[in-house]
Amino acid sequence: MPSRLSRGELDDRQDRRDAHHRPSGRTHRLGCIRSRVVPARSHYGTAVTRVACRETKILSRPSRRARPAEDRRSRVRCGVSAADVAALLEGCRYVLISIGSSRKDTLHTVHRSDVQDRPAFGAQSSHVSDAKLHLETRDRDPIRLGILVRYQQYTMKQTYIKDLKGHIGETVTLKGWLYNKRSSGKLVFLQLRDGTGIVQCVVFRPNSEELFEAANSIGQESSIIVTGTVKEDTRSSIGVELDVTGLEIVQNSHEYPITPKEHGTEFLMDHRHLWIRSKKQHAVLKVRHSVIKATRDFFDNNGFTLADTPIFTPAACEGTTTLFEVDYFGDDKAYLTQSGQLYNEATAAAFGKSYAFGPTFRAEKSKTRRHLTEFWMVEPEVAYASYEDMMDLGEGLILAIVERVLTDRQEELKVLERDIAKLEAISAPFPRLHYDDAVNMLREGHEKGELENNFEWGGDFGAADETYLSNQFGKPVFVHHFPTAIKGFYFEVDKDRPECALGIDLLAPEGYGEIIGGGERAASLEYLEKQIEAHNLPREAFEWYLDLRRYGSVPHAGFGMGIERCTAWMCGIEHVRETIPFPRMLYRLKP
RNA sequence: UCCGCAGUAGCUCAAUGGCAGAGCAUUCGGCUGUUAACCGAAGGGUUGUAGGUUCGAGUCCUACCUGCGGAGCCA
Repeated sequence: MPSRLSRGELDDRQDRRDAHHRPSGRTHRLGCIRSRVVPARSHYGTAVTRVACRETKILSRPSRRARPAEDRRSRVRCGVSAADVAALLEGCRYVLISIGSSRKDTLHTVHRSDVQDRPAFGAQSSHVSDAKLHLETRDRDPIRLGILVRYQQYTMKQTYIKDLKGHIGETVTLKGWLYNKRSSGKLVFLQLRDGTGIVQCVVFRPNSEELFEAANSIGQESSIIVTGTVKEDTRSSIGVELDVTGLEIVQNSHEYPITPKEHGTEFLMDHRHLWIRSKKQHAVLKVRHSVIKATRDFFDNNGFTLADTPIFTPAACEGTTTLFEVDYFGDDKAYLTQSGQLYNEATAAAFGKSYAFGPTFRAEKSKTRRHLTEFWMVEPEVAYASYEDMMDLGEGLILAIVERVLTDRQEELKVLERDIAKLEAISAPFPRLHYDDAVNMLREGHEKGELENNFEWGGDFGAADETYLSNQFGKPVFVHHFPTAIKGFYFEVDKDRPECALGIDLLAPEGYGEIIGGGERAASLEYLEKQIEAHNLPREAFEWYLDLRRYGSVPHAGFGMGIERCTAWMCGIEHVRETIPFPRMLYRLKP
């Protein structure tokens, strides 16, 4: 595919860039290059275009055949000679390298160490004509990255729909999929989706008969590349639309299963791989992304070290719940983790404040809107901390998440028709309820006839109880001092009331249930030994855990927060199954 | 595991025990501003499976399968 920029334009851009961005350090990672070369609003693809387009011609005929190194300073693989590289580097300090047909590769395979040991990159497919290079060093300039040469089709002046408002009057090329189509005798309206938004593209018949027919021929979810002029239009929900001047059909799709009409959950879940393209699901997953981002930022910015815990574990964390059993090379059984907590206690003793973030597995046969068999959990653990510290920490985390979602995901919340006032009402401090008081409250609720069940001290809350409690406040509420008998073996107990454990739960409002569970861990070796025996747990499996009490035991505490429940609450949606890209539930393992 | 509900065209759903239907999707035709576009036409069915009752079963009965909701357990 020929470059759409003229040679002169490319040279100009190249020169401008080189004049302003000279190398200064010894090592250059992609991040440095991007920040130097690329204007702030640009996507990496733009950088690729600018850096590499002019080299496209030099390297226009990539080959699968790896050529041998011709000198030690510039080793090249995959169809590019050292002379080509020398020419490429002439007047060009940086080159980016892309590999393969996936944009993900473009992003990640940049540092030399990432690239070096791979076999030659076979990059030829029907729509790719990249060459892959592999550079080590040249002259005194410490160019250490392999770089990417051109990905014309996916990097040429790519504009994203979310940025269109800044391009009014300009001609842009959008790459995406056909979300929906409407047509009349002289007009075709293409709703184009590119992952960042949806924009209406208008094809007017008298402008081009050929274009009109092409536009009329494509089916829902066809992949298309549309060129056109950005026009302000008050009829559009995003304020702009596109007057189409060019249309390239990458793949024409027919009989897309998910129509714009209603569908049932089972059907949609069977087509989950396609369903995530639709507006609402897209919005939910964007909110999930922000929940995760806020969570990670919160811990990273508060001195926590990420120390992930194993997914294969030798034994139950809390013997009671059901585990997925996995054959581990025949002789051994392994179990998929249901919590990283015990390991977090080890990492907290190493880092002071640590957290784990990863998938968790529960083989419970739960069929409710709050359950998945595979879900993601973030679990902080802090040395020298009490259960009260954990309530402070959990409160801070939730506030950070709510704030981030409200700031970054306004559009998505609108799509989801979320009552934003309910999220805006979330503010510190969250009420903190002793279990005794919670029980009293539930019993009062029963007397008033608002709760069917008359709650007895000593039990765990049911879904109705949790909802009732959180409805009394309109914001998340902590409950602490749960009965020791219903909690895990590792909980610290209240010295004055040993029947109460220093556990905390955070109940989300609006019936979303428990989103945080945790507490203070028992610090005494003797107590834990007794507990392990009392809970009928295999002592050998916990020897390493007991070591944490033998060598520098300290009071410490932590909790786990369920990403999906939190996301469901933020989105105001009924069921957690829509808050994860590919849910795993009782009776659902596909797709 | 237990309790309740459902299964009919690709999808969403109708059909007193009496001819198997509609909307969307698909294909074709029409329309200069549609936005779940609209108008016209066509194709599309082993009514979840297996038995039973009946002159006759999508409809009633039994078992099974699948899914949904809830309980328990949990984040």
